Amino acid sequence: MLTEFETEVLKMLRQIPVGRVTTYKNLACAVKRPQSARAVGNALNKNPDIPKVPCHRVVASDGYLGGYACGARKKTELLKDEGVLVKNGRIVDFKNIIYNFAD
DNA sequence: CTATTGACGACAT
DNA sequence: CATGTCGCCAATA
Repeated sequence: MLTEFETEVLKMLRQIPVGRVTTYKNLACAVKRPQSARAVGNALNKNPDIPKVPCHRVVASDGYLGGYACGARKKTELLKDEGVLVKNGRIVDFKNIIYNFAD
């Protein structure tokens, strides 16, 4: 059973368009918890994963991949498959493909 | 209730 | 740009 916080996070996560990524901080902001970037990451870790929620579209605020339950390498592949290029563990043109819920 | 942990972030050096 | 420290939040032991 998921907590409200997790549910909220996952819900927002589903809004991210293909070919775009968001950050833990940004996502935290989206759930009205600007300081809980860490907690957000924790939530994604427990998340049902795959078909339900594209948790691989969430990266660190620096444009780096951050982590992934199935392995950072897998995350890179998934992103690449959606058109998001990654170079040395870092998102290419990060600022250009980052998705802000505030928009 | 307290302590520990973790897919983080900001800042200082 | 690289490394180290501190702060933050939610879940779990």
